[in-house]
Amino acid sequence: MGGYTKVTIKDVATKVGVSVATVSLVISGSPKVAAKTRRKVLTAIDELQYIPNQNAASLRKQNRDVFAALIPDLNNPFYLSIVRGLKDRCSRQGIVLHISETRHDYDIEKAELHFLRGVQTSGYVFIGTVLDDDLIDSLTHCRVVTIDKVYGQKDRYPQILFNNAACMEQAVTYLVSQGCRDIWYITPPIWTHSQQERLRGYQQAMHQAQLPYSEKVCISYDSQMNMMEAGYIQMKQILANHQPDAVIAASDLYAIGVMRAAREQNLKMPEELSIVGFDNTLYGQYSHPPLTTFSLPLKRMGEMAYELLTQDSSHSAGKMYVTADFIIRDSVRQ
Amino acid sequence: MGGYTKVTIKDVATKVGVSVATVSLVISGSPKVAAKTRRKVLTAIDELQYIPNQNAASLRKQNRDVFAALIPDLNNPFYLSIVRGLKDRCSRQGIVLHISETRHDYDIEKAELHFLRGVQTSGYVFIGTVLDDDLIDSLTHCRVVTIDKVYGQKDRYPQILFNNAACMEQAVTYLVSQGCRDIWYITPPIWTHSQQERLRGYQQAMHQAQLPYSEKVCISYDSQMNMMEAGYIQMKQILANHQPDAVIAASDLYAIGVMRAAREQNLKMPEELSIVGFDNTLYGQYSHPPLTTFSLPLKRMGEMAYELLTQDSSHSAGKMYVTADFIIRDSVRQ
DNA sequence: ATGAAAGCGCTAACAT
DNA sequence: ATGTTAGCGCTTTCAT
Repeated sequence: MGGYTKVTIKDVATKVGVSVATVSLVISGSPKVAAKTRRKVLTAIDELQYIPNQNAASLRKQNRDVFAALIPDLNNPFYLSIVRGLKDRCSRQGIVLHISETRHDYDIEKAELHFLRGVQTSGYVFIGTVLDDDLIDSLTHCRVVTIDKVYGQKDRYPQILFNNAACMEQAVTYLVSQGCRDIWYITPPIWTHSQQERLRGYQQAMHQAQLPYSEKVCISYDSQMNMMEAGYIQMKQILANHQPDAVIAASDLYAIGVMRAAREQNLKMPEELSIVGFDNTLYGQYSHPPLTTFSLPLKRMGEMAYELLTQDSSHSAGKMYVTADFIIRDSVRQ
Repeated sequence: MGGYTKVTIKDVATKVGVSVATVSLVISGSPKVAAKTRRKVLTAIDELQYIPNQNAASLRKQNRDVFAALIPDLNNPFYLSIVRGLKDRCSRQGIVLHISETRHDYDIEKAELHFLRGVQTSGYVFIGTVLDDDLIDSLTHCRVVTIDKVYGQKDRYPQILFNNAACMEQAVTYLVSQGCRDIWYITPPIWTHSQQERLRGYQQAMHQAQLPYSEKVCISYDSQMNMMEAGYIQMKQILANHQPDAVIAASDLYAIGVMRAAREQNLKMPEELSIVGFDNTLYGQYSHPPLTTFSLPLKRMGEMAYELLTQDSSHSAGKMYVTADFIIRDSVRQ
């Protein structure tokens, strides 16, 4: 079970009749090698199908750029969009990007981090990861940026955050303006900073609107379940005893589950039940009715992360906030 | 922009007062080192937070297992499920898995492959990749398994395939039995083997049922568009001139787009329009109406790929077929 | 049970 | 313009 390509820089060198140093120079594009020699070397590389061993190179150079993104859930378009923005930038610069899916699981995060350190990862993007402050602290000589993750040492690394609380206040205000009063809030377990902030925003807005809310927050506690299913089950439970006139879901995927439960009860949407989601996924766009939701510039945030990772110094450390747009479609009564 | 962890095996050795060889022995779990020494070394490793440089180790050992999965689209739950099965197995064995998203793009596939060879990848899983026979041939000393991808040299590597054509025949037969006659077929560009086979199965079944079909195949040619959007647009075009009584979509995501277009025309589903999807995604389960579709054991296939990659020899090369289950829900009239 | 030393493939002084 | 050589961090004989 080998796996190693047989041909090395030495093979190229002997074939051409030059030293390995010359070949190395050609590979790195040095101008110091004669055009004729370069051509011969290039030909040999082509003929032998030589591909430099990057492990050896980085061992020697001590500084290959290897980045990693830790994200909770690849199946969630929200995270995937961020990663794609990041990955595109990395690819364009020939930088390795390891993608690790951590399922909101501390042990997996820890294991992945251990592995990543072993392969000499130099830049980390932590997206919505759970309790990893200690782990981040253990990273030395590395660049770090967090997204949707508050890091204790405020000004050590850049942190990209969203105005979640404000969004939820906007959602409540909007629902109230459309005549809703019995407004429930459905959310996955409060793993991420966003989820925490969204909940807080909801509560605050309900309080200000002088609407009761303490019993209308419905948090899922099953961490294995996917989000649509969780939303579905939670909504079914609610509908067993109540009939809300509005539901705010902490994510579009949740909202889709909510819709299914409501449909099974023959509730008319949006007439009898208004729904607001979050994330502006395509699934919300294609749901029935099309979902009113919030949109974040996800891809752009992935690109920002790249820039912050490669940017000169850490003078950009600290929190930066990205604001979401409110997308009004047909899931709230007009 | 360093990135390298400072502490090396040498630091550990000097701290304990032993040679690097001994430390190496401890790390690899050799029984030849005295219990007392082992304890001291382990303590030092812990205190110094030493993590072995895997690049150096693999350079020396010449055979670290590094696997890679090339898949067209992470956003498609179909592929993601396969990758997760594979990844779980790899993680459990401490094997690196690089995940590369190739967007059905030959150039990206080529670039990723080049990179992967550079980091000494020893096992490749090609899932639904495009024209890469030549590229696969260029891989030497490697294990390879393909999924949903026919490789020219039939018996060189294991190939996991599905009974797509049979499924589509089953779909047509079922629709006919439910009274449908004007059955259209909507598909993304024919990139993968599956898509090709599904189309073929549809045509064959329509032929056998003596139903016209040549003008009812609708292929998307925009490769940038996501699948829901493509399905939506194609269906709108169809509805401009025709009113099918059934549509078979080459994937659930397509079917969701189709539903949206139909809903906008106030078509009742399934009464006026029956729909069959493929892939059994959650989105189909939560669509309105819930989608009749086909289910493949995706996660299991990812695990199979792992087994084939690590399995002793190549005596298992050749094609193996996985069969899909027909999931009847409410999107076809009863 | 432990150490000394060679060498994996590559790069970067330094020498010519 | 090209060659020689040391050494990155690690594993693995081979000695002791």
